[in-house]
Amino acid sequence: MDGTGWRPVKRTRTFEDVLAQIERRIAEDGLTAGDRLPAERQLAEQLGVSRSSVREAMRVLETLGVVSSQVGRGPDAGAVLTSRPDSALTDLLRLHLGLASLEMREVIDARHMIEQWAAAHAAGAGADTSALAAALAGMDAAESAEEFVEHDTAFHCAIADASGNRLIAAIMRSLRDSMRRYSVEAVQRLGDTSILRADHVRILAAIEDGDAEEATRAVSEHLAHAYPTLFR
Amino acid sequence: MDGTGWRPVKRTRTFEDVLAQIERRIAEDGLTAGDRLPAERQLAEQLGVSRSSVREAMRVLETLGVVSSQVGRGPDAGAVLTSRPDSALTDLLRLHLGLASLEMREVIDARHMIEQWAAAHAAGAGADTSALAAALAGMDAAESAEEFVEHDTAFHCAIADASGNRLIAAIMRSLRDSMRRYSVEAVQRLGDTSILRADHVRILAAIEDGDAEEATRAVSEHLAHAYPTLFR
DNA sequence: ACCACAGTATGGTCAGACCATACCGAACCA
DNA sequence: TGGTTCGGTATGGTCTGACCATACTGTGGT
Repeated sequence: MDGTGWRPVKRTRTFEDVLAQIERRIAEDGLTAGDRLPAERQLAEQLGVSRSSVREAMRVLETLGVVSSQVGRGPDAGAVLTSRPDSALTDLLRLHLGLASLEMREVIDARHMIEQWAAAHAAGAGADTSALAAALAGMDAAESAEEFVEHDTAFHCAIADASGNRLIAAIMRSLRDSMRRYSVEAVQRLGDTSILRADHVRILAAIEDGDAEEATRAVSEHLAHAYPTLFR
Repeated sequence: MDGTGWRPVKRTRTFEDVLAQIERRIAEDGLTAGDRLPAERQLAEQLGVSRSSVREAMRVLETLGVVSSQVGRGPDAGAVLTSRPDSALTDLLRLHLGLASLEMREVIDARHMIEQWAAAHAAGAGADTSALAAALAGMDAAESAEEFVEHDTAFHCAIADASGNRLIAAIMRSLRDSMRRYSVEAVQRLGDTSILRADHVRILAAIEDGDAEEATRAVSEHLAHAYPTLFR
């Protein structure tokens, strides 16, 4: 004890204050996607900080998919509140995969979990399956592994969308995006995609029939086909 | 068409270039958590940009839980690579909940999905359950809803940890953190926590027995008890 | 062997400038 | 009246250079 009054260890950087203020305003004023934040210079003056600090806060909000900055003038310029958690999650996963703080196996397990959940709930929700059918057609027409994976991703993301849960759909999209390269290699290794095509048809049918259990089974077997080396 | 050769729509901001360069170096040099990045001024000179741009890139990396900045001097000062996706995910969820671009229902559904998966895999993995038992004891000793929720969170996060998947554990932790207030209110509304305590004992027993199916069932019923208004 | 103190590298912050962009509006022409 | 052109201006993007607080490093004295 030094008895000098002393202050607790935590120092707050200016941009963190700015972040907190902006978050408070969002909550208090009930701002939502589409609304505009004050200009950087204006915000700096209001909060009594430099523009640099405001900019760093903006960069954080942008990274989290909460605002989107546009230069120029007019109603669409400046920092506009958005709702894009997808790219933030994708960046996060990609970087942590690069850092080796996550392994591909963990990503694929997470994907397995989500796909089963989403397929079951999409089946239960009696969702619109036109996007699924379109993705199927895209896969049939694909002439390269890249193209196939692109439509395959669309297919599986459409299932997540159909589940009605935007958070889970966002996670799904990010998982797929971050493992894009890996998926392409897996398809190339596989060579023949006819088994995957048949799986997709079976999944789609189960969802259209509203058969959640069959959808879960179909997804599980599909993933085992797509990544045979990862399953016993 | 202007026929002038034309420039592609995308302008790249300087800090995005810096980000890409840093990410490339991480990949090429095989950097992992604990390694240090060059100092801001040095990086700025190396890349031929201003320190502001480097700082904005750092802010992004920090937001994504990839680096951690320390002032001062010595081996621990500067930007050190870390591996903390948790806080990034938590911030992301909290802000998007505040923006009303996500609803609590979606968060709880996601939690439901993860908890079932984690319990089943923890049971299958024959994991160490000492952390679970400690959290149980903490709940028994809790004298307020806040305290109860704190140990309850620890219990459920320990299950996710025991599943062995760091990504899913990180998501779990973030989900719990972002719905902390909501959980406290739910416990207060509930009043009596004896049912929840019994559920926890049942979950723990199932995991120790290695009975994945029973663990899944137990978790599912537990969540129905904890949030009765959200389940039919 | 220990300690006090100056040196120094680090991130944190600020002020002020300039640029590119894109809208706004007035002046100008048809 | 109607359209067009062009300067004004608010916006984010970038840079420079300065100063501060922090925390280690090394030196020199005891």
